[in-house]
Amino acid sequence: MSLAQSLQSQLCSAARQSPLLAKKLHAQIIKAGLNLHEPIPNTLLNAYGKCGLIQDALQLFDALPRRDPVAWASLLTACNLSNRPHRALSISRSLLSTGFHPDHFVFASLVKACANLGVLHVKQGKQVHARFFLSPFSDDDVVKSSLIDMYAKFGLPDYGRAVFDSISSLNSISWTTMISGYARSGRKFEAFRLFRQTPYRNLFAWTALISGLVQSGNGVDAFHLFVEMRHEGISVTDPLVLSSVVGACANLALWELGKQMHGVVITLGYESCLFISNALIDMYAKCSDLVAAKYIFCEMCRKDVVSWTSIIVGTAQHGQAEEALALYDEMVLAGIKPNEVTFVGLIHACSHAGLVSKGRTLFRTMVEDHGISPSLQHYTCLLDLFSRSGHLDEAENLIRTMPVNPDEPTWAALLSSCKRHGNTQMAVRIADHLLNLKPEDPSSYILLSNIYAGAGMWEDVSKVRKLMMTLEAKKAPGYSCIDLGKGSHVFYAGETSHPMRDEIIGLMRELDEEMRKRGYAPDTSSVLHDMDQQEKERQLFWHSERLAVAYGLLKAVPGTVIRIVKNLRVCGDCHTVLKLISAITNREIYVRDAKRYHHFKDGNCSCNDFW
DNA sequence: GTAGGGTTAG
Repeated sequence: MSLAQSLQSQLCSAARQSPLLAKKLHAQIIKAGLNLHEPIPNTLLNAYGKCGLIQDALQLFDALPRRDPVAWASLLTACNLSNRPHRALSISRSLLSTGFHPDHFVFASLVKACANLGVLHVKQGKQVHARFFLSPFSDDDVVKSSLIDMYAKFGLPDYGRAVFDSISSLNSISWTTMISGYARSGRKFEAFRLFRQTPYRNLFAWTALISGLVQSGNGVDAFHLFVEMRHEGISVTDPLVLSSVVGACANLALWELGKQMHGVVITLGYESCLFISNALIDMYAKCSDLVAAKYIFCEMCRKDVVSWTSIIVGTAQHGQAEEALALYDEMVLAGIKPNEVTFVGLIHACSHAGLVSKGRTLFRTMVEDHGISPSLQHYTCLLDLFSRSGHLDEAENLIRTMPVNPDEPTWAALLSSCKRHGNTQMAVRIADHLLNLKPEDPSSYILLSNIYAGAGMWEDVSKVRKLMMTLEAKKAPGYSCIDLGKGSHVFYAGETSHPMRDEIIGLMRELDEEMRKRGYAPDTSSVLHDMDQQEKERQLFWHSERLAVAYGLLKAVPGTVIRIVKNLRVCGDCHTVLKLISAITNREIYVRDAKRYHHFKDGNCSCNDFW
């Protein structure tokens, strides 16, 4: 074998190994004067791309005397691998401006870049699709599979289906992509139908279906399928499906089931797999079992940014802001680079604990030291931090000048802070803005109505009420789910048909009496109907989380934690009530609502009454 | 040199 051939083959394996090895080989290639010897430059470019050295890849590309389709494709792949889809697209613009005609390899990479850019770039995606359609490569099935995936990521599975139907010979990959596309988009019946039709019912197809269902919030269906998959004797030769099932337990906050899945993970021998451990940390944290989450975290021999972020976010969500920040310092010391998700968790922790200057510093660190461009979520966290702590002017300045468009929840959060800090003037200003956005969340209307009422603006109150009436019909019913291990039990607001109805009501009356002795007065400001005070109090009395807690107190093993998941947010009055109940009954109560975690203990809540 | 299934966000 010649030196060139030897270096070439070493490069191919270097691609899968270390950046260091790739650089060493590059040096040897230059020394041997082979840096322009075909196909070495392209192979080197490919190797740099595969091991994440995007800068080196770009430099190398710029120095190439001749740029063939292989070089372009390799460069685009490098951009995709290092998560720089914008870069890929800007490269493609310069590529097209030179009059270069992309081949099927280049198209596949471009489609992937558009997919990674997400739904805001549908237009670019469709343009690439059109160009591909008109090209001599328009029959290529690989590009078609990536198009199906791209449209799924845009939430447009029907466009993907049209591409799928145009494929002449469907293979395992095209089937899997389409099944996953439907499942991720929440189109479960189409996903099921296709899954029953595919000749490739392999682990990939099962994983695509199950994880797609988890991602679209159909965790229960996903779980049933996982059981079916095990019954069919599909061998779990790699653990990707397990992380999805563990994720389903996390989303549903099913602690008992989560523990069982942890058992399955151990049985199948994947407990030391990095991303499975990450999924387990998240699951235990979301099921409010921070002790177990921390145990898994500590036992891991290798931790990546997801492991650290999961434990930081989990800790912060349970009200332990200082500890979350301490974990971040440890993470930095351990040499792990935080990502955009880490900072959402951190700034949120600061907001929770009122650490304004710390949060501001972190935001600056994120942008200046880590080169992360802030997303709406980051601005929302920062805004939350300012407004909760009473820095209302700074908050208003931020919401009006931030470079991303604030959405309804962002304006609503600012508005509720104005209310809490008693700044009526600003509240009305913000309320007018929110009203113009035509809010969809019923709680926004309650907030607006309260603000206008507080300012004596009765015309606006009635305007809001009218809008609210039309919305009322569309409102999702509130329910709470209690996990007793032997299965979970769902309570709907106002439910009166439960077999244990009398016992539940009896206990609730008893608790109500004791609460009133301790000074409890119902806060009916979250009830939206026009009705008298007594009727409003009756409405509150039947909120689903109270029914679930009462049932839990009656049925759960004495002394154990009561775990409840609610689909909507806990109202202010229920929050007060749950704090009182935790003190009266001396029980810990976890409630995960649509937005936050509440750990009630001894009359207090881990959210510090910020929610 | 191109395509499919996985974990972290309020």
